[in-house]
Amino acid sequence: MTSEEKFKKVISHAKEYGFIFPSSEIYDGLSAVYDYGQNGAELKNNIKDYWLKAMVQLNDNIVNIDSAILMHPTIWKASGHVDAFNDPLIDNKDSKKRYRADVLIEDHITKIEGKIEKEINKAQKRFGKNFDKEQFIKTSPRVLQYYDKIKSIYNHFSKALEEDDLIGLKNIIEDLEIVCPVSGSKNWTDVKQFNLMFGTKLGASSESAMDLYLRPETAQGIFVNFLNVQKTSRLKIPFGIAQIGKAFRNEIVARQFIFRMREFEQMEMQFFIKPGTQKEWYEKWKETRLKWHLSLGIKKENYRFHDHEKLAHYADAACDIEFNFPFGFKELEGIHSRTDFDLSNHEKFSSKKIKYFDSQINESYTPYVIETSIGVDRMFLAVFSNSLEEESLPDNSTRTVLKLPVILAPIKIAILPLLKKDGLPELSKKILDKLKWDYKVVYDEKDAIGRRYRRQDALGTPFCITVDHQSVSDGTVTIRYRDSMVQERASVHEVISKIQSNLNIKSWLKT
RNA sequence: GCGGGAGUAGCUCAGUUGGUAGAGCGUCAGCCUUCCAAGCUGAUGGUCGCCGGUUCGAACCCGGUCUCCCGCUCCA
Repeated sequence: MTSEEKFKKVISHAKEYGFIFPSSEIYDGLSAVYDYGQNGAELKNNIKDYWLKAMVQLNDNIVNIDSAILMHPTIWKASGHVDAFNDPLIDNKDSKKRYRADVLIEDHITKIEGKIEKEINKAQKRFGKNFDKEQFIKTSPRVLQYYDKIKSIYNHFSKALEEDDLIGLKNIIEDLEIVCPVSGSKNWTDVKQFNLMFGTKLGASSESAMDLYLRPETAQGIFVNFLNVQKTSRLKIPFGIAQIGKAFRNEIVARQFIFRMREFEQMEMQFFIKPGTQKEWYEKWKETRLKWHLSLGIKKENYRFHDHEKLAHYADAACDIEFNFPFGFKELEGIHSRTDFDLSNHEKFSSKKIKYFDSQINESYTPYVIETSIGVDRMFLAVFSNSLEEESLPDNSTRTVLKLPVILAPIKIAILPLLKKDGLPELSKKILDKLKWDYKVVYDEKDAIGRRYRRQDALGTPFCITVDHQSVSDGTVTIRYRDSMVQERASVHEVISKIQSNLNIKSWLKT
């Protein structure tokens, strides 16, 4: 099976078995938006729960919050999103390549600067030791001409940027006769403004409504609550604040099923530390997060670290944990050393003092931050696609089985009476009632037992409990394991403790 | 946004030169069956993605549009 076929299989299995549906499907769907179905919602919740337990419940210095999606608009100025998520883009009609208009102009300026450099080098060679660079720059007519040119471009450029003058930007590109680096042509489209943030309004009256954004990331909800949490929790640095929540980005192109969606969910943890200790904490969290992934039993070779070469404006180190999706290695989780960028910017924009008093050194400072940020939907896709198998059996038949990590499976146990008579359904339902508060359990009496096993395999149910005539007489049942298809007979009590030991997550902490 | 491919039942797909929409699986109701799907009977289910045009007549031809997949592009 090619990886493309495999990916299609993943998508159709997700739909057929109630994991993921296209949003608004009866109205032709909505591009890059998906709904989680009855089994998908369970699996997704289990992923979030597993993350929360590992990050918050197991660490006494990490707390969980849930901040609002709607936030004060100035937050996005302080965070840098208003600038960074707003790009004027232009297409070359011949090469079909898309560029940031401002980058094209900046590159052009760099080119002119290169020419100045050349002139200087040439002159240096000509004059040798007697060369006075300062004097040359001030007097060379050619160099002066170049500088005038740059100055004039900058004047127009910054004015156009400030006024959001898209036509002005295009005029600059045309006046400078900038060509496409690929096609070499000057055949440009108009400059279009792309804003990656979703706009919305606060207030029912259209006149007085305030323009807001749906948050493009959850992190800022943590930063703006830093003081609230720190003061009310009495936590001391180092400590972390975690959050799970929806974020929204108007992606220019959203693709690859639930990998890149316009509405998506993040699980983030911002870890506040003393400045200067960021290197060690960065390494620590890289290691801890990888351990979390591996604890689910997914093969190590499906993961790799990818260090960022080009760092975002806030970071002094950053990497991704990439996963081997059906369409190749792609980012699953980001670990960023964010310095004090966010907190100090919020201090500046809000005019509130955001500092931490460290009683050990009797000093107050702006904490540094290590961020771990993972996409819930990407994690879902990683686990789901990795678990889906077409297994060949010894009798030459195949079975479709979703080998989800037991702890994440949407349905943990299926209770199956071997026959629909002789009191077997009644006994099965008694066992069901006993288990259903603690586990997600289903009951199925329709069709031959083998077929019911396969049905549960396709849903990823790790355990089937089968009730037969012997169960009625001596109280023992059969437990059947999804992955091995092995069956064991034991008392109900023993079966439950076997299942419980499979659900024990503490094992990952020991390694 | 550009280029390529696709869209018919829940899923996989057939549907002849244009003539009232089919199969298998699934689902549901039964029957049969004591442990790994594909025994039996019956039923449910589709304005052929959507809109328009051509035609006596369109799943099929033409135009537009939406959605999905792949590549490019973009990406805190």
